[in-house]
Amino acid sequence: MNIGEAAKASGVSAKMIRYYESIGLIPAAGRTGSGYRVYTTTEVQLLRFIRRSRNLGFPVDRIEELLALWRDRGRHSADVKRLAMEQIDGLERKVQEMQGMIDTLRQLADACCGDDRPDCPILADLGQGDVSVRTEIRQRLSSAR
Amino acid sequence: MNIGEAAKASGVSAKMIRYYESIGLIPAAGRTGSGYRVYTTTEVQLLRFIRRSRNLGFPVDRIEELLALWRDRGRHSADVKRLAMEQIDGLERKVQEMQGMIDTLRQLADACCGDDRPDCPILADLGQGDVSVRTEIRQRLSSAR
DNA sequence: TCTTGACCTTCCTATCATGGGAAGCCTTAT
DNA sequence: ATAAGGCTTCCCATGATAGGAAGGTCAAGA
Repeated sequence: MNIGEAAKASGVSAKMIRYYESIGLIPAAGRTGSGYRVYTTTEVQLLRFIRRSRNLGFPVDRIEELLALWRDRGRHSADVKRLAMEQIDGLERKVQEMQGMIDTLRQLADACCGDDRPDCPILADLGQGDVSVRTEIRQRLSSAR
Repeated sequence: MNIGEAAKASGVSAKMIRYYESIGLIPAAGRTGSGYRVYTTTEVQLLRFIRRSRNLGFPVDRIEELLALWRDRGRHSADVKRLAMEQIDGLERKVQEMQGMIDTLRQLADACCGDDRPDCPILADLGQGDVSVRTEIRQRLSSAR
């Protein structure tokens, strides 16, 4: 199997396969006499493992750890689970951060009538003093009550 | 005000101020005779606007549009609102994507007992065939019912 | 056998926003 | 005068991915 076929079979682009090889995530593939990379089904399976891990948001250095555990028959499933839980935590932190942005933006957008007049609480908010956007909104909301 | 003071006053690092200048997001600052950048309170306000927009996740090219509207006294607030709504949409798409990862990971982690034995449904799932992780889980769940 | 098109190779570039660091100049306080 | 600390520019790195150029290779059809 050459790199294009391995790419199709694994769902990892040829570019990325070469990249993973260059950073040592996967071992260097065999070569034909003319220099083409050659892949076996075992290596395609490895690539699929990587693709799936990437789909779950694992960064490459975590995938390295996952692979080490995958290959280790004496692994403790606790170690795998820990990696998964850490990944969940990291994703949740990012989600919360973005959710905060969304909440703020929604409040600002709700306050903006969105017509052809120039008055806009969104710009007013972005353009003003020291207070952070979110604190500012909290203050405005509580003083409105 | 030199760049360090402007950085403290705006919450934007000196590095980033120079960067924003280099990409044309902000006009080139004035200079002292010896070449130091000089900032006025107006420019610090501009930097604050940028910092706040960044805190809401706007990419630099969107901030350029926001700034153009900020400066335009004849703007339509609808245009500002549209930018905000697009930003909300983009953030929500990312949140949903990550939420999908979290859901999958949680199901896998729940199925892993996390002890010192090597058997691990997480690795089993990552290491297996063609089916996508999420489809796979859906199938496993429905066949378990 | 020759040609052609599709594939492979390496190497360079870019993304996006940010930080680190080096070498050298400037300013300010002692 | 000297030392510390801030400023300048320039280069490099991040993380994962894609684009592209220049050149070699393979396979199918004329």
